[in-house]
Amino acid sequence: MTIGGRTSPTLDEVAELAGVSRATVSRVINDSPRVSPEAREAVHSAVAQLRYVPNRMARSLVTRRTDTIALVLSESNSQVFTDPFFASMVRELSARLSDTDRALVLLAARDRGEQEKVGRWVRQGHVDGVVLVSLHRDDLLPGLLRESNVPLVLLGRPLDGAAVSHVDTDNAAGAATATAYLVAAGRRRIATVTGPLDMIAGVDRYAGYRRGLADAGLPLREELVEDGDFTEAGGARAMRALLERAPDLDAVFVASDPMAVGALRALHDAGRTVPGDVAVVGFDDAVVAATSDPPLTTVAQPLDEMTRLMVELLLRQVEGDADEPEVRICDTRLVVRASA
Amino acid sequence: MTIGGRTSPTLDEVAELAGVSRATVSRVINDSPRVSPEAREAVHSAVAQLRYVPNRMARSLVTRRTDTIALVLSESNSQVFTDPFFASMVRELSARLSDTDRALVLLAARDRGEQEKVGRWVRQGHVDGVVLVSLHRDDLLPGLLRESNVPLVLLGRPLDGAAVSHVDTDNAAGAATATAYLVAAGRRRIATVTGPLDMIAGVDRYAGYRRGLADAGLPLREELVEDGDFTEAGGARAMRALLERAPDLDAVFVASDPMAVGALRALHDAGRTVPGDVAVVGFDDAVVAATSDPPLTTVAQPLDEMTRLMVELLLRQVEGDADEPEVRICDTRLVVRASA
DNA sequence: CGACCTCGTGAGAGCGCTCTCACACTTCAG
DNA sequence: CTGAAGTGTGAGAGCGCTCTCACGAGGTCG
Repeated sequence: MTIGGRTSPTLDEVAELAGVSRATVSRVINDSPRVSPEAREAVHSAVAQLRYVPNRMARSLVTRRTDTIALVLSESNSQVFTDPFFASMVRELSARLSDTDRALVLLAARDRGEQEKVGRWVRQGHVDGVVLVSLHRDDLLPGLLRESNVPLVLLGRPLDGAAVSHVDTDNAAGAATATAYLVAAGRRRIATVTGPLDMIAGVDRYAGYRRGLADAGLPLREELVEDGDFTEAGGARAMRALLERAPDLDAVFVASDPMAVGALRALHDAGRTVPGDVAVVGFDDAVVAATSDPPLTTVAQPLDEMTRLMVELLLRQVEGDADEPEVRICDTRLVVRASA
Repeated sequence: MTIGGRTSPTLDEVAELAGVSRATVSRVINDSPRVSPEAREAVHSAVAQLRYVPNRMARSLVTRRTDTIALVLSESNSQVFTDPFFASMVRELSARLSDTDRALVLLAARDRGEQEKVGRWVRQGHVDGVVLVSLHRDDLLPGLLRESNVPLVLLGRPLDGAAVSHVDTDNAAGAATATAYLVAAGRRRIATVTGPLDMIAGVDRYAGYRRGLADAGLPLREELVEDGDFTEAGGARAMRALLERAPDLDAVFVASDPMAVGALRALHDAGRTVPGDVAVVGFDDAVVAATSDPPLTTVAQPLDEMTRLMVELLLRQVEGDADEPEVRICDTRLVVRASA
């Protein structure tokens, strides 16, 4: 194989140098047990001498595996990158897959054109499986990938209720718990900054907020609901809108920590104290939640466990042990700090 | 080819259905000119009917190309993702490569173990070329990739001065200009928050700051220099340290916009007005620079042009037209807003 | 002591594609 | 009318690897 003008060695060359057959070299490379110590040794030194690296394409052509997994971000907003939740997930995913000697690659699909392109790329057989995150209602990718029969796991349940393996948190329960906590603290004019309502996490957390109000016998007030976009700037903007429309609010459930940080800033700028005037609860338990001023009370989701489960479900499909789509729902936990 | 239990069609099956030879199908797939319209039509409909997708591994095995390019982030700090500079670059890179029908994948190499793993993955032939960004002094990757002869372009000149194609801005000149601007505005106690000094951008911007001071005949004062890490939190921390150590500073050159935003916050918290008490200049002209309070005066680098150049240099190597390593240095531009 | 294993090895087919080459057929200049 | 040039097509080799199968050498057992 030629890269940059130099030719890389092949199995045959290694075999010749080691004085064995191609099959034996292949056995050594793949750690097959039945090889004599002498042959193994000869091959290893030939490999080292030639700086031999197996050609992945040739190998994959016969094994039908690439040992690489794709994490696909279906997000028009390049701000996803900015979300610490996402950064942590990448780290954890990558570590988990390393344990199985598989590589992780990230693909971003910003618009329909890129989604189709990514779909094609995946169908061509570049990867053994796909983890799909940050899904919006009109995403093409779940459909494209499902019909291409590539092993697939979603983060968050599919908006259309399709039968696909996925891992999710009980967002609604978490949001309801957060709202109940605010009620129990004596708050009565509880506002919310929602996530994007074309994403399942946005929808479910908003539903949980409503359930929390209903459970407490409180009415849902339109002026206390403002849509956000999961970014800090969006959270600040939404908070300002809420303050303008309902200056007497005494609490706010914010559907993500970055937005909650923005809300904190907007409240501070408006001269409100937290939690004195307004109690704030966030969602995610991002790193920033512990360092904000005041530290955020927030709904934590077990990100590491979720990542572990995604890898588990995906690898089961990759290994061929998967029969039916599987679903795992994780519990949330309210982390009480100073903001509420 | 089997994915998830179903078998995907091969070229031969398409050929049989279309009533032509495998070679003709291949010609149609690859847009070769000499195919009769009838044959072309027959193949197209067979492809559509079988939902045929070429097997990338088989194709790559013979063509020696994968039509995918990797962007490798060599960064232990998962905060890189958070940097808007990086997000913009990904978007632009992806768009540029789309024009040439190549896919972009991202790989993160957080520690030496992952760097070696990425190096191996690349050497195995998964990609046609690599763009390497966010380089630190002790990174293994430049060395690993260079000796594997894979087409390679760095963002930022190599710290060890090795002969590798790269694209960079004239960081030192930009920083010197910023410093001169502060001097011209009558500032005399000009501090700096540097970038990480094991990264070339950190080193060069710091050098530019020193040159700016020297050109104005101002001394370099140790208490006016604090290291940062290119993050907002790091910028705030550094600014607080500077204020404590040198309460009488009247300006600060901050080596990145996210850090400058953090510095702005620290200054605000310390009761200093900007630019009244302290003038602030950032670097990058990130989106946030225009929306911060006050909007940031900052050194802009032509990110889109740099990305375009990286793609150009890389593709030239991929196409085999590259002889020697090539270098492109872009000019910076001072964008004056309200903070200085 | 022949039948039967086990073990290490090599020969060779084949994964799905591209691409060179040869061939049949047409077109056209001389 | 002949030779050269051009056009569409198919046969077949080969990319670098894995993996099945056959085989010979040595060991075990009835």
